[in-house]
Parts: sequence; structure tokens; C-alpha cells
Amino acid sequence: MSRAVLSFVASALCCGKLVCMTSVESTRVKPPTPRERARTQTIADIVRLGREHLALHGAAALSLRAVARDLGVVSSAVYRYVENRDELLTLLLIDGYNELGDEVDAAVDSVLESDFAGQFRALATAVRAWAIREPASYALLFGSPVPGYQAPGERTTVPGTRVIVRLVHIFDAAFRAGALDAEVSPGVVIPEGLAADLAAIRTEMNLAAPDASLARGVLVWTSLFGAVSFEVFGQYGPDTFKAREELFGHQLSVLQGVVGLQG
Amino acid sequence: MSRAVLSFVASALCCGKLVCMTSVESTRVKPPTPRERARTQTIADIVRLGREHLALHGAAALSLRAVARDLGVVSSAVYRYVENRDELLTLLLIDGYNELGDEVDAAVDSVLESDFAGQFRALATAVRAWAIREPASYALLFGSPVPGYQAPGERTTVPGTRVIVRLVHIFDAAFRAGALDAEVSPGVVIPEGLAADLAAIRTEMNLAAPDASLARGVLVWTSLFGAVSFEVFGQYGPDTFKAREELFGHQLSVLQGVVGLQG
DNA sequence: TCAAAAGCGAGAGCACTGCTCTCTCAATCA
DNA sequence: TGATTGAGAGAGCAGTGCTCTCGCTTTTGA
Repeated sequence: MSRAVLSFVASALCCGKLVCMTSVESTRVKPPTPRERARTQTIADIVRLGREHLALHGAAALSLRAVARDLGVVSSAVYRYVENRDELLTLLLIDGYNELGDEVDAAVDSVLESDFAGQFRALATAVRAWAIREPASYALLFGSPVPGYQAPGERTTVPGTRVIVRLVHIFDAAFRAGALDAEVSPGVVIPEGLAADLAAIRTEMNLAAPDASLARGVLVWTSLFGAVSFEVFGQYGPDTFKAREELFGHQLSVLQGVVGLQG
Repeated sequence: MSRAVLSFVASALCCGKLVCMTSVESTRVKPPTPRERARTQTIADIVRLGREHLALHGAAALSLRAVARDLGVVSSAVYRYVENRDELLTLLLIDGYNELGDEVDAAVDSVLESDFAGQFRALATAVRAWAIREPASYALLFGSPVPGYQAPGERTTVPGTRVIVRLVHIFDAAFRAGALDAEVSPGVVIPEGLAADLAAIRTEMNLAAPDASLARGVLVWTSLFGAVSFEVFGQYGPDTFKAREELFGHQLSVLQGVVGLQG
């Protein structure tokens, strides 16, 4: 099981059904009882089986009853661990975000800190590789929203923003290091309302890059996921592009130029 | 009902269950019998109700039984008209593609033939407007694929490629008119495999633009839908961008520069 | 014109889903 | 040791897609 699964299972125990800790200090030292360990393991099993079903049949066909069968348990028993189907989707959502975030972090960290273009390409390549490997999870995270399901922001926002936060910090670090052309297109002006949004982002994330760079960073972000989505969701058609890695690499090169990353 | 619905219902009758025309010539002159007219009307009603359910509850929750109820008929009766749920999805897919294609065509046609940048922006703005107005249809067309559902290419390819075909022709017309900077980024080279794919596209679509322009056109295409998808699917988060029209307009300006469209 | 064929709607039924409720048994705790 | 809590089983409800059969009506063709 991935590191992501274990860490989020632990956090799920804090904000989920197991509300055993009225005082954190008093219980922190206690070792988990066998029952608690069994519960943690069962939830992890449910998530693991849920991932398998997600990968095999997609989010819409994710069935608690099928998970229960694979778990060797009657269907009503899983409701002891997962409130409902949406809750399982939330767990899988967080799991997916964290797995993607971990892989992106590892890929970016493996590149020289001064090689901003390399970091950008590593991030993008990691996103694409994960998306192709886990298309159903990618669809759950970045595809059409599941009807009637609203992700609980307080649990999904942090893991769900790991990639964009990392991407923005690459661009900002490049700017601070003088490796970002701030004047890529002097002709394009930033409208007033957009400038206000960008200013809020700059303050909140403690950034230094100017409006033009931030705006282009947003475009690169959406374009990256647009390209990956087209590939994963089959929008290119089956035969149009045989050299998909080359296409993606070329798109990265162009996007690199869009944001003004020297490389 | 939209023009798109009517036209595709007619075509559905030709390739769907009503295989009455063994010889096209012999039946072309015959007026439709009352039964045939009733059948056409019923299928159109099913598609209309399907669209409503799609808009209200999304593709995953699209239920033939619910459509049957709204149609005032028992559930098994709709199977006389629609083979199964996937067939209804196919009808809605074609309907959506054609409605989007009609609106894009109208928007582009309303711009001066020599104003290529204006045509590009009109196309993009029409796509975004339709997507925001019909998010469930947009999700069906451009979001995560419905699990277990494979769109029948022979029926969906033509309507499904109307937007990209139109977009490519705008770029190619601009190139032929000398309004496309062919040398936007001399540094970026096109790899061999990608060049082969682009050559095939150029031949098939009878284009004149060079590889670099075609490749950038592909990026603009994916970026456009990436930006629209982020907005429609809520990837930006609820509060990050308040000036979404301005953001989109700015993105179009940058993309216009990416492909080298003067304007 | 009239019987055969085809189309259509209703209804029952099967297997599946999410989810709730109750019952019983075992583990945990005071 | 007795009370509490958690867990699994099972029945049940309402919904789904889909199939099958049974009558009835419209259309067709000899």
C-alpha cells in the first residue's frame, strides 16, 4: 500500500466516524487497542479494494456491495466503517490527490534546485505518467464531477492543491532567481478584475512574480491538464497521434516558452 | 427543440432500430406513415427528456425508467425505441456535438472572413458559453468517459470533430492569407514521430500550414478545452477567480500569440 | 377484403444497487 | 463480573437496467 493511503487513513480516523479522542493529549500516549488496529486495517482494506474497483470499472460503477463481497463481508457491514458511498469517494479522492502529490514531489525533488525548466518538465511528466497509469483515479480527480457528490473542501482542498502549489512555487522561484522572462508579451494587458484576483493569490501564497507571469502560469496549469485530459479521456481519437510522448514533450516546450522559463 | 435534435433523429432512424430501408431509392419518395411519424416524435421526446435529466442529474444518474415515467409510459416501453441506456447516451452525445457545432459555426460565421483572430476568439467564446450553459452535456462530451461505454465511432466521429475541424481551418486559412507567423519559436524543433503524425493530418485535411503551426494549433486546441474544463468542472475552486471572463479572455490572447495569430 | 405480420404498451420478473433497521455475539471497560 | 460498545448477519425497502410474455392495434400484402 502506498504511503499516501496510510497517512490519510490515519487522518480519516480523526475526522471520520471514530470520534474517540475528546482530548488529544490524554489519548496520544495510549497504544491502539487491537480493535482500533483492526478497524484501521479494515478501512485501509476498503480503500484498497475501492481503488481496485475504481481502476477496473470507474467511479460511476463503484459499488459498496461489491467492495463488501471482496472484503468477504455482508454489504451492511461496510457501513460500520464508511458512512456511505460518497464518503468512500472522498477517501479515494484524498488518496488519489496524495499519491499524485507524492509522485510529483518526488519527480521535482530529483531535479537540480536551480534547473527550473527541468523541474517544470519533471512535474508535468509525473502528472501525465500517473494519469496514464491510473486513468480512473485521474478521471475522479480531474474529470466530470460525480453528479450529486460535493467534495468536502475542508478535507480535500489541501491534498487537492498540492500540484498547483508546487507548480506556482517553481515559477516563483525561477522569477526570484531571474530565470523567468517577465516581459514575454508586452502587448497583452491584464484586465483590472483579473489583476485583483492575481494580487490576492500573490498575497496568500507569498509570491514575487508579477501579474503577467502569474496569469501565464495559470494558463500553463490549465493547458497541462488539458493536454493530459485529452490523452487520458481519448479525445485525440485512437489513431490521430501515434507519437504521444513526443507530442506531449513538444507541448511542454511551447508552454515553457509561454511562461518565459529559460531552459 | 434544437435543429440539431431533429436532424440527428432523422439520421438515427436510418442507422438505428428502424431498418425499414433495404433499398433507399424505393422508399425515398414514400411519405412517412402515421406510425413512422409517431415513432420519430417519440424518439425525439425521449431525447428531449433525456437532455433534461442529463442537465439536472448528470450522465451517471441518467435513468431510462425516469425518462419512461416522464414520458407517461411503462419502463419496458422505451426499449421499443432505444436499444439500451448506452444507445440513449449515444443519441445525447450526437445531439450535444451537433448543438455545440451549430453554435460554434454561427459564432464564427458572424465574424469577417478576413478577421482570423476574431474567428478564433468567437469559436473559443462560443465553446465556453455553451459549456457553461450545458455543463452536463459538456461533461458527457469532454469529461471522463462513461465507464463501460464506448461511443460508436461511425456515428460520433463526424459531429464530434466539428469544432477542431473548424479551428484548424481558421488557422490554415490564416496561414494561407499570410496572417500566421510561421516562425513563432525557431528554437523548438518538431520530433520525427510527431512530424509524421502532423504530415498525415496535413494530407487528410488538405492543409498548407507547416509542422510548427499545426503543432501549436493542437496545443491551442487542448489548452482551450483545458481552460473550459477547469472552469466547468470547478477545478479553480469557488473563490480563486472572480473575474472568470477576463481570465478566459486573457488566456485567449496568450493562446493567440502561441499560434502566431496576428490581431 | 381479410388474414398475417409487425409494432406497441403493460406487467411480471431477475439481478443488481444504496441504505436502514434489528438481532445476536464477542470484545472491551469500569 | 456485569455493563457497554463494536461488529457482522440478515431482512427489507426503493430504486436501477433489462428481458420476456401477453394482449391489442395498426399496417401490409395476397
